[in-house]
Amino acid sequence: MSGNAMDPRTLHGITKRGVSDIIVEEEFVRLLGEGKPLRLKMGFDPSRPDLHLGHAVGLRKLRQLQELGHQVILIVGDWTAQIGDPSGQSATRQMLTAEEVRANAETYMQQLFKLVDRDRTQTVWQSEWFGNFSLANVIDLTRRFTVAQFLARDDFAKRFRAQQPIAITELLYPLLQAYDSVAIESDVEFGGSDQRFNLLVGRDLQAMMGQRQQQCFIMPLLVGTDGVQKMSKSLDNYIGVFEAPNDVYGKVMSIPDGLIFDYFELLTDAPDEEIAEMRATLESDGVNPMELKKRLARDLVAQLHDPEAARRAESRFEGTYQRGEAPEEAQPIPLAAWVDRLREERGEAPAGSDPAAIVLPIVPIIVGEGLAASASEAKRLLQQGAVEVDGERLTSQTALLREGSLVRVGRRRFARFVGPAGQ
RNA sequence: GGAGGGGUGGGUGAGCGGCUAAUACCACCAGACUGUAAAUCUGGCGCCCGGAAGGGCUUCGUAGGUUCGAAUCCUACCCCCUCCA
Repeated sequence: MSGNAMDPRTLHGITKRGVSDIIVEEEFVRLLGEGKPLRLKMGFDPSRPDLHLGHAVGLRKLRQLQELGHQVILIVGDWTAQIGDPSGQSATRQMLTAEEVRANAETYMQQLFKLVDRDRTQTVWQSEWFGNFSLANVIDLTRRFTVAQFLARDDFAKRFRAQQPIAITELLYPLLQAYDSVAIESDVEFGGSDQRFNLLVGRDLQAMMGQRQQQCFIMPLLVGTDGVQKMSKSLDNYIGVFEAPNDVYGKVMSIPDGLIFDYFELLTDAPDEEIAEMRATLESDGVNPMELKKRLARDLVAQLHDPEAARRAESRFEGTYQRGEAPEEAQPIPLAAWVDRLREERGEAPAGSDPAAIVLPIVPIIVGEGLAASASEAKRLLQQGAVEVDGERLTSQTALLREGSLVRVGRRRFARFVGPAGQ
């Protein structure tokens, strides 16, 4: 019996929108229909505590299911973190101390609960089962799969073909992840399309160990702000869940147009019909894509923060970037402290006719305040006309500064001098 | 255990005694154009001193050596890959 049939619209939203594949979909739908709380498995790599929108795709799915009464089991991967997910190209990882893991877990959860429901989330640690694992257990695990099976996995195959090293421990990674499914008796495991193999191993292993097989819920990978590669922290094309409203807003505005609808589909609740409508309007040149991005940016900031923050971020964006006004918030630079410091270090005693203003070398200040990585870079930027003071492009290495002077380096770094010149 | 190939700047990858801070491509940064989009064009892309011209220092797996001079030659060591066993 199909139980209390789900609202078809809700069901459609769960199984169709932003989904790459569900293995096995009919099974999954049937389980949902049974109305019993399902155990939704999600892993967390404690060496990477920061979440970005790429993670949000899956987390939003979990949230939807939580709203239907299902339970998220969050696994802190304190063992797999030591191996490092071979999905990346990175080599062997550094071991983390228990302290670091705990600290990272805290950061992680702080970000996590922006997107999933804390009350329907249970946290367990891999060490709860792997802590007592013996060599016999490991052998038992490894014996169940073959090298050929693992080499079938795309990234292993690629590396093997390219004659790149694959550590034997890396082969262990999918096994441990799979065993997690057994340990927690997972009903459904979620992952991006690069996780397909790992999810399927879990499914297989459960069957081998006499459990009901988990369903694998596979989602498309979110493309990062560069418009090419999947969003990831190491590629620096990410929008972090932890980022300030202005940063989230700005980063969303900088994504390539081609990504707009992917983002709407994967990251917002905007109804399918509305998305289709936006698409149509855009194709008929009825709207500047920028306007759609603004809506997207507002939506995302509101999700990660709140609607008020979204409004503020938008007006800041419009002011600073679209109308070229000075941003109201900018990194403060203590003017008097720099005057003293420069005088001490190089005996500069610049004088001016205006007692409130002072001429100072700008390069050490830019570097010292972290607006450029080195003096060489600062000079380069200066030469390229990338440094402005109070709206004037700086052509020399000295600048006339006063309290309230605004320095802009490149397109997005702003700082403002505070305090008196302290003559 | 044996044989061979290889380790160069964020990535790919040239160079194989001086013309090499090191070709090219990608990524990245800045400027122009814009919608903080894309594409395009221009410039840049080790560090330090200098307003500049220019100068200095440190880089080509690690440590030594040969040479007026080494990423390039020699020695030892470390690491990776392939094939054979």
